[in-house]
Amino acid sequence: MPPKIVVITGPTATGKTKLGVMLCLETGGEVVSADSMQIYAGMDIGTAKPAEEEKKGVPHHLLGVVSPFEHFSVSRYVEMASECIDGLLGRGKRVFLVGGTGLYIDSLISGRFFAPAENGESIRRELSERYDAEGGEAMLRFLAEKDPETAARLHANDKKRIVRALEVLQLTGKTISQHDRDTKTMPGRYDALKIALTFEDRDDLYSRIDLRVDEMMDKGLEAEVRALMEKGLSPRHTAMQAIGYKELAAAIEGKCSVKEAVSAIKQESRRYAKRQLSWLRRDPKVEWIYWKKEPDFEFAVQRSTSLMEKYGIISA
RNA sequence: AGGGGUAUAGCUCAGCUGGUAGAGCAGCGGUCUCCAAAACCGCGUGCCGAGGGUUCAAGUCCUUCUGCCCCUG
Repeated sequence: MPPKIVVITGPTATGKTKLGVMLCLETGGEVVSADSMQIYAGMDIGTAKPAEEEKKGVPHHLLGVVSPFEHFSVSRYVEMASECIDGLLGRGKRVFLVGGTGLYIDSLISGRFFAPAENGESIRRELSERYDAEGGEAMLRFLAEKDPETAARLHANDKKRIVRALEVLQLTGKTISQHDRDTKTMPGRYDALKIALTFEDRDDLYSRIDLRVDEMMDKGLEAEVRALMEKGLSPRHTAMQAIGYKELAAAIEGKCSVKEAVSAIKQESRRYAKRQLSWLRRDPKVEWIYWKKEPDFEFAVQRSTSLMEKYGIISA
């Protein structure tokens, strides 16, 4: 049986960080982050990375450990996180995986591995250029000759996945659908109790998001973005995909006003939250905690600990 | 107060000479195994301001009222 861990997830701005810390204090444990943007160093305000005083002395792992100039991806996350978690478990620590990046969480606990990717990325760039030149329909037809299964479930506009499928084919000689089948049967890496936070009413979630974006601006998000840009961070870096950063970068470059950027950040955050919900909803194993108007952390701690008892993570 | 204009989806607006309405944005739903805070796909959500009239048929024409805008005083 794989080791047990607790996952605290949910859409952005629902209080994952706070609940994680409270549970660590209550039941003993350490936090491992599952956030694709908090992993970068120097991106603190916009990613809502917990400050020291929020951590309340609880050790947090995988926060700000990667340079935003580095090329980072899911597979590296899984590598780093599994090593980190196994180390903690080996020392008898309870692990709370806290974060909102669904793909990172699921990839980590599933135990599956990724088909190889090429480091230099010349194959991918070549395929991408070919896609642009020949068009999606042609590329999809080309993929269908080799891997009809994957081609059938992809849309011609889905450049990213078509390119990836062809990349895997070229690199390994095997189809990505075959790889999926081979890895899907692998045993899970962890036995996870997934707890997801959200608001009962979507509007409450959205006003929470709006409020938090305003708070980020008050804390100096613009200066943070400016500093990163001065160091050379640009849209070609993955870290610059972060909501809050790309919009303010546009404002700093004079492409729009700061006010326009702020409302774009709010809107993008709301859409992001929606996608996070859509990711989580399809997972029947998720235990949901619904906030009414305001988060009720006392209740959430109670509910979480009783779930942990039920799952045999702590004894009653 | 008088004259003119306008009122259609959450917002901005289309809807020619009458045939129960459609775009963009917003919104909603979904997909997802290496850029995932990414990328991709799908869906009009409407007492056409209210009442009355003409007509087989009214968003469209007439009329009254109401709201908003502009001009004159």
